[in-house]
Amino acid sequence: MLDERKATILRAVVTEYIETAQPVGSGHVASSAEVNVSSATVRNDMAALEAEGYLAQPHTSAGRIPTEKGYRFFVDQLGGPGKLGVNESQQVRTFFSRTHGEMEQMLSDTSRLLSSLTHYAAVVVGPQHEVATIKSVQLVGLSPRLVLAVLVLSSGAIEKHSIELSADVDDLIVNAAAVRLSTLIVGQTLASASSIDSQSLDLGESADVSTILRAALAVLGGEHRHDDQVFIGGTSDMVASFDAVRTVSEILRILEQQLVVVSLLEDVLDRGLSVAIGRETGNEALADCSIVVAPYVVDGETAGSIGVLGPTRMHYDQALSAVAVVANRLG
Amino acid sequence: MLDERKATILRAVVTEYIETAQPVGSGHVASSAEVNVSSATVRNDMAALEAEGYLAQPHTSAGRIPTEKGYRFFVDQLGGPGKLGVNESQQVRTFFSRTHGEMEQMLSDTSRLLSSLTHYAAVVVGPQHEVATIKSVQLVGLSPRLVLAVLVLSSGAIEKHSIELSADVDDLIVNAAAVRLSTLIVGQTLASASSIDSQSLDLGESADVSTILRAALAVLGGEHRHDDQVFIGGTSDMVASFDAVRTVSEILRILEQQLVVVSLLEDVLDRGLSVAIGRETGNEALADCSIVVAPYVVDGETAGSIGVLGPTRMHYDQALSAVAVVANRLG
DNA sequence: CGCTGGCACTCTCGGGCTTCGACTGCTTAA
DNA sequence: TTAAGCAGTCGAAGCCCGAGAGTGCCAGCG
Repeated sequence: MLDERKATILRAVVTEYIETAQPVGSGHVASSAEVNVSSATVRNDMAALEAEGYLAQPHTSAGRIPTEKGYRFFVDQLGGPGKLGVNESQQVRTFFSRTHGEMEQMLSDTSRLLSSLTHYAAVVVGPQHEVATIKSVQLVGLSPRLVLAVLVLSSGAIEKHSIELSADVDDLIVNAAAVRLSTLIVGQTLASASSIDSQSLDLGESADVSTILRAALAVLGGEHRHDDQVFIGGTSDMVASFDAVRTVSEILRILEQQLVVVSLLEDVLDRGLSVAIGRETGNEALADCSIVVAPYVVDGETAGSIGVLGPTRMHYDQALSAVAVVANRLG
Repeated sequence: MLDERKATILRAVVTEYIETAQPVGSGHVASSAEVNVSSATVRNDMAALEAEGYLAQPHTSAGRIPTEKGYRFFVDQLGGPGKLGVNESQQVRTFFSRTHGEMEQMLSDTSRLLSSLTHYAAVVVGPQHEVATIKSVQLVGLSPRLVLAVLVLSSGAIEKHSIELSADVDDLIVNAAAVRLSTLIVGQTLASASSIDSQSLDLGESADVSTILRAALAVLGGEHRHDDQVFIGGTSDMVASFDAVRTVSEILRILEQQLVVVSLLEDVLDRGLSVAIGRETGNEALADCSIVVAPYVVDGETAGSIGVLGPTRMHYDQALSAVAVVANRLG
C-alpha cells in the first residue's frame, strides 16, 4: 500500500509528533536520521499521505499531524511489543519478587505498577467470579433479621451478600441452613450454583431453614455481574498529557463509570494484546485517547485483563511492552 | 473585630467571587442588595479589609479576591449548615429510601450521592474495623500450603488474610485450628484479638494446629490499618472547577494516595462538621482547595467520616448542608 | 466625623496592525 | 524521480492604542 519511503516518512512524523505535540513540517522530517531525501521530496510524499488519509493539517502552512489511520498504520507496523528499558524491567522484577498472595491487594498494586511504568492511567480488571468454584459458604447472623452470606471462591476472592428476613430467626436455624447450603453448592461454580432451582430443596427441612435457603439462593442469582473488581491508577499522570480541562473532565467521567471501562477492555479481550486508537474505542468522549489492552492468563484460563489509557499520541511502543510484560508475569 | 458594614461587604465580595470567579470591584458590591452605601465608601472599607488580610488584589486596579482568612470569616460567620434545596432533599430522600444492607455498596453509592449533590469530589471513609467485634472466623484451605482466614465483623464488614504455610497441611488440621481460633477471638474486637499473646495457646494442641494458629494471629496483628474502606466519587465534577491542568493533576495525585485523604479527614474528625480552607488542609498541593468534613455516627459511636473536596471558591453553604444531611442520615 | 461625589491615575484586556517565521505547493531543471 | 527554488499562506508574536474597570485620595456636605 505504502512504499518504503512513505512509510518511513509517516513513521518519522508520528514519532516526532508523539514527542513534541507540535505539527511537524517537511524540514524536520528531512533532517531526521532515517530519511535521506530533500524536504521538497518529503513535501510531495506528505501531500500524498494526506490525500490517502494518514496525515492531516490543522491549517494551511502548518506541519502535519497523524490521523487515527496514521496512528493505526504506525502501530500495526510496529509489530509486537518491544523490550522494556533496563529501569523498567528492573522495576517489574522487583515488583513481582516482592508481591505475594492477597489477590485484591496485588491487582491494586499492579495498576500502580503499570501507571508508573507508562505514566498513563492503568486499568486492571480482576478475574471473573463465574468460573471459580465455591470453596466454602457461611451464614452469619448479624442481627435477628439480618444474615450475611459469605462465599469463599477458589480464586481466593470473597463474595458477600446480606439477606434480610421477614421474621426473627435463631442462630441454630441459621447454622442448620449453612450446613445444608454447603452440601448444596460447595464445589460448584457460582454460575451453576445460582441456577439451582429453589423447588428442589423442599425436602423435609423445617420451614425456617428452607426460607433462609431460598433467600440465599435468590441473592446468589442476583446481580453479581457488578462486582467485577476494577482497579484504576495513575489518572493524575495521564491527565498531564492533555491541555484542556474540559477533555480531562470527560475522560474522568468515563473512568468513573466502571461498567463502561470494563466493557471497553472486554471488547478487545479475545484479540489478545491489542490497541484501540481514538474513536476505535467506540466512545466519542475518548476520541483523543488510545487504549492498550491485554488479557492475562491464570492456570491456562483467561482470567482478566489489564490496560493502559493515554492520549492518542501515546508512546505506543513503551505502553505495548509494559502491558505485555505485566500481563505475562501476572500468572 | 469587623464592624457590621465591613462584614456585609466582605460577605458580598465572597459570594460574588464564588459565583463569577472574577475579582469583584467596589461598584458591584455597592449595587448589591445588602449594601446601601456608595462605592466610594465601599472602596475605603475594602482597602481596610485588604490591610487586615481578608482580601487581596491580583493587581492594581483590579477588583478584590478573598484570601483564606476572608473565606474563613465567611464560613465561620455562616453559622451552621442551612437547608437543602427541594430538589436536593428529594434526591437524598429517595436515595435513603431505596438503599439497604450491604455496607460497601452503600458507602460507594453515598459518595456518588454526595458528589452529585455538590458537584465536587466526595470522599467517604468506612467504619474503623478496630471497634467492631468479630462475629465469625473461618479458615479455608485454598491449596495445600495456602490458607485464607476470613473474618466477619459485627459491622457486616469482612476482612481476609492469606496465610502461607511452610508445609502442607490437611483440611482436618485446618478445621481444628478454625474451631480453636473461633473460641479464642469471636466476640472480641479486632484490636484486642490482635494483641493476644501467641504463647498462651500452646496447651496440648498438635504442633500443626498451633502453627496455623500462630500464623493466623500474626497476620491479624499485621498492618490492618491499611484497609480502611475509602470511596471517592465525582472527581470529574470537581475538576471542572479548575482551569489549570497542572493543578488538576496534583489534586488527583493527592486523591490517589488514599492514606493522605484519610488522614486529612481524620484530623478534623473530632471537631464534628468542619471546614478546612486552602492551606488549612495542611497540604501544599491543596492550596486551591477546601474540604468540608463531618463524622457520621452509627449506634452512638463515631463510625467514619464523609467529606467534600472542592475549590476554595466552593459553594460552602450548599456543601455544608449536603454533608451535614448525608452524615446525619447515614445512621 | 463619616459619607459621598469627583477626579486623576493605573493596569488589564481586546482589537487592529505589522512583522516574522514556518510551512506548503508548484514549477523547473537535472 | 528527485532536487532546488520561489511565491504564497497563515498562525504566532509583538506592538500600539483605546476602552473599561477599578483604585486612592481629596474636598465638601450633612
